[in-house]
Amino acid sequence: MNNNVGWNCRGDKEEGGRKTVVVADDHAIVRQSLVDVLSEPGRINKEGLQVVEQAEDGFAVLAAVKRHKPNLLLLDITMPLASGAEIIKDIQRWSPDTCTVVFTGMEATGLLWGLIEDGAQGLFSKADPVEELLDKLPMILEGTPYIAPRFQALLHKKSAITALTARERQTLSMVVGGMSNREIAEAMNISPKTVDKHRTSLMNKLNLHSVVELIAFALREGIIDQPHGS
Amino acid sequence: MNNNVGWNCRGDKEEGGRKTVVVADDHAIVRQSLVDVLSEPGRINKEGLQVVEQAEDGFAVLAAVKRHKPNLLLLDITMPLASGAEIIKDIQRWSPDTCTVVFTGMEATGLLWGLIEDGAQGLFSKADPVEELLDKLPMILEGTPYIAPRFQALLHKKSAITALTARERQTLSMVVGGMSNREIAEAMNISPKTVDKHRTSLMNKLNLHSVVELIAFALREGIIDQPHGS
DNA sequence: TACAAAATGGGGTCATCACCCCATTTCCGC
DNA sequence: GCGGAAATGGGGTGATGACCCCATTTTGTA
Repeated sequence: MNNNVGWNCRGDKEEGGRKTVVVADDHAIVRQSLVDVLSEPGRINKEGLQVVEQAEDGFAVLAAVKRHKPNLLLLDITMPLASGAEIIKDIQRWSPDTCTVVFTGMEATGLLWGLIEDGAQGLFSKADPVEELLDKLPMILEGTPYIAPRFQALLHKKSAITALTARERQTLSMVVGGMSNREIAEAMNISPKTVDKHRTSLMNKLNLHSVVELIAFALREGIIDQPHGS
Repeated sequence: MNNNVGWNCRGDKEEGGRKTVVVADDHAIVRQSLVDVLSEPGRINKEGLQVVEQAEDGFAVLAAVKRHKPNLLLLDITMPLASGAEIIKDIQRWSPDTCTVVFTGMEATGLLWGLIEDGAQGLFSKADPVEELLDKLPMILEGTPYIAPRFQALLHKKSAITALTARERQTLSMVVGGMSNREIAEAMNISPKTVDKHRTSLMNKLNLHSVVELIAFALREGIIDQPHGS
């Protein structure tokens, strides 16, 4: 967890005095809508933002951010080719001054925690009116992180997954990845019996009793990289 | 499968000569964007469409359609409270003259088939530019069904699930629902051995070898009602 | 340093699953 | 009505999973 409260979304350049932004979402209609409203003068700030590039998958996002080092990256984390929290970590490495704001319809508690720990400065839900995002963006661009109330509520009742130890989490993700105890044991360089122990222990903690229940849980928590929805 | 090619999207009333439409999507930004562009005169037709109501969940959709009996219903099928194909069937019953067009980011082949069989007159992907939808809407409103090329491709390589028999499909959905062979046997009023037979047979047909693989398949195909994404 | 939690791994048991064999019956289409 | 696919269900086997018991070691933290 990095404590970057008060972080400055400096970015690399501000073309013509306007702050730059990369918009990433796998849905064209959402991208278009965001671009329209972000670049409109007087909406976010008096000049409007400069949308330097759009991206519709994870690879394109990384490429765009590397190229432009924008002040702001607005992205949905459920995208093809590279999704989830890893992308944010990559972005922090390649362009640490870019301020990353997540705008998503996903509600898996496990993933949400990851986003914050990896350095997302803003968290907004697509279920909320866009105004929520627009209202808070100026503040975020000044360096104050913000999380939408909807997500704050989800984060408060903290995920049952926090009760798991590191080893148990690794085991969980391999189990839902379809690996047998023996395969997991090889991958972790430990005995199958230890894997069995981790497995029994985590199922006990989560009060689950079969692989199917385990996967249902993993889907809710966002542990599984599932085919995209909505 | 109903052959309603050439169906007329009459609806109930055309307020002020404009065709009426209900817009349903769980994401506010998408709703707003659609409403803006649909009601704009000269875009779909010269008068623009009359957006009579918006809905953000399955119940609201049904209520809105019952109330307005619009010419057109534009909806995303992955919504809270009531999702998927059942909603379309309900709508056909309550307002048979409403023309239902699905606009979604979902790509599960199994569900797509259901949508068409249940009477969707249009199928568009959120990954495509909105223009695709706008261009084809007038035609659909005249009564000619249309499916976006992206989905046509998905539908052509028809789902492996079509190789399954009725009993095997029932078994499949119960297995991924977390039921044991014994429980399934009780539910179906047959012997556990027969369930075992169905199970073995369907896994053979789908070339799967574990419950986890089975669930991964079910997710791809849209058999499982998964937590909403994107 | 001392203590607790985590991680390691061995023993066993029982249920379930994946897959093979086999047979009978039921039902739909030609 | 005949044939074939589907559905039914019984026997069996080996593998795996879900738990129980137990112990040792490692690690982090008070």
